[in-house]
Amino acid sequence: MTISLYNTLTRKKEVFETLEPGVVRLYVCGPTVYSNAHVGHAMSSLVFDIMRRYLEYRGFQVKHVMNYTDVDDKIILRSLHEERDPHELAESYIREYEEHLRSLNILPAHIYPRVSQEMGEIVKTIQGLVDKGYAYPAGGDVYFRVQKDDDYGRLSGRRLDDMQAGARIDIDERKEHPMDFALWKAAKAGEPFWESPWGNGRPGWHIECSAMCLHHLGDQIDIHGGGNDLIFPHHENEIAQSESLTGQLFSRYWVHNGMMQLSGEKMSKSLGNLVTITDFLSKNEADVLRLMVLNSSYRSPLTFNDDVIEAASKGLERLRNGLRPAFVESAGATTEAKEALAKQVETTRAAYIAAMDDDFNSAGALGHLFDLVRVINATRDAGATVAELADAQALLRELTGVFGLTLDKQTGGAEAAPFIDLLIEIRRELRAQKLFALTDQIRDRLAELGVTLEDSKDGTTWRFN
RNA sequence: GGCGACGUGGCCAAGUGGUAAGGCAAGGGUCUGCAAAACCCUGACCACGGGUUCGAAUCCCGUCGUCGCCUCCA
Repeated sequence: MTISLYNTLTRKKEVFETLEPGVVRLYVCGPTVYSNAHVGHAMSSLVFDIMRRYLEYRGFQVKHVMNYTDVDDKIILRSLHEERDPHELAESYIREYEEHLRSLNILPAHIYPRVSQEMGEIVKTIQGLVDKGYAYPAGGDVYFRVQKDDDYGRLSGRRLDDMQAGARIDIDERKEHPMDFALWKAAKAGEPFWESPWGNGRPGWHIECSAMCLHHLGDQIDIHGGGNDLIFPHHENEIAQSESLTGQLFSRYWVHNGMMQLSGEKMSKSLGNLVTITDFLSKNEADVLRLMVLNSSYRSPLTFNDDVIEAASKGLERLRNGLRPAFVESAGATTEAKEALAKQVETTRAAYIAAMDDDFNSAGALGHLFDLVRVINATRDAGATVAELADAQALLRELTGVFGLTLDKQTGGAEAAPFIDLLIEIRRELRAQKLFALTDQIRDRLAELGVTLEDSKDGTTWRFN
């Protein structure tokens, strides 16, 4: 069984083979930290978190690097506007994003490089490109020479000639070609700067990722990821820079997530149509967003609206219901019911893996988990005991865990369970005597304590709420 | 204008040659002291028009529409 994934570079699904057996070098472009992150950023982090978790589930060791761009025009602009130190401003948004990553249950990357802390590497990278003739200094700036790069444009499918026709490119006398892009920008008065062989200044937008990726993961990596709005120019330029420098293929697979759509268009800082992560999490639990992401293809635009949030929220409850214990009174299910469940366990695992192996088809895999839930519930209704549901529920826990969902909201259930069962037992006697005031009191008081009881013809079940 | 993606039941969304997963919503039923949940049943001429094929949602061409990139962007 092999994993396949869609490679933007070739525009088709390819069999996934790593440079080093069993090891995945993964670099994901993180946010530019100049304002509050929104759920679109969260989507991207979730997409790659799900991929990483699955690759690890399939036995790979994943070396995960995500950068923060903390030196940038917008940060400088904003710091001037707010009269704050740019480093301090960036730092505060980085801390906020780190907090979001924890809230969203995203596995920490192994390294979070920042532009401000990698200046030596960045300057070294630029110098290397200048030495090889792929870049040229011009009045304190340094530009990449696109005409020297034979296959410039191959990621985004553009030709230099086409792009010139677009006429949206600034004419800059200092550039040899209009598409040449800045590797180093000379500092203007009042701007933060770093020293370099070309004078004081700061890096251009794209060179940081090349430098940091080469530094932390080596000349060649397996997966380079980010939002599909980064394909051009950011990733195109990263390829140009990195491959011109090393003479080797930079990343084997380029993986891009689709954009979060709010009222029919891309959610983005510049458009102003956004829902911040803080906003979202104040009204919904983190798994709701994760389930929204899981329920569609990572490459497609993700519809964000109240209906979708509601559906994800309900779907999450449904998954949780699958983990409810058997009815306390149950004596055991029929052989047929138990066999049906065992068979479902078998097919679910296989189907889940087959779906996820196919370019991380999480929506398909999720569908199989819902199938499993339905059969678990039916088997519980049929009188299965806790032990008889155990395997199926363990699988449900395992596979939702691979998705990064946290269905068991409260721990400590193990200690409380016998006492709750005892209360249910007593309450059953009270119900038989039709002492409903007392039975309702028990149910209400338990609800206040965080335990929901639910009666059915087959008995009473409970869950933490 | 250039490059690319997409258009599947009320909503979201899998499926990319053999006759349509799943979730939410809706209706009916079972169960039921109440509440809640669960289970069963009900629904798609796969944007439109051509073509290829024994057979297409799935491949090809065209039309319409939506979205992304081409400027900062996850």
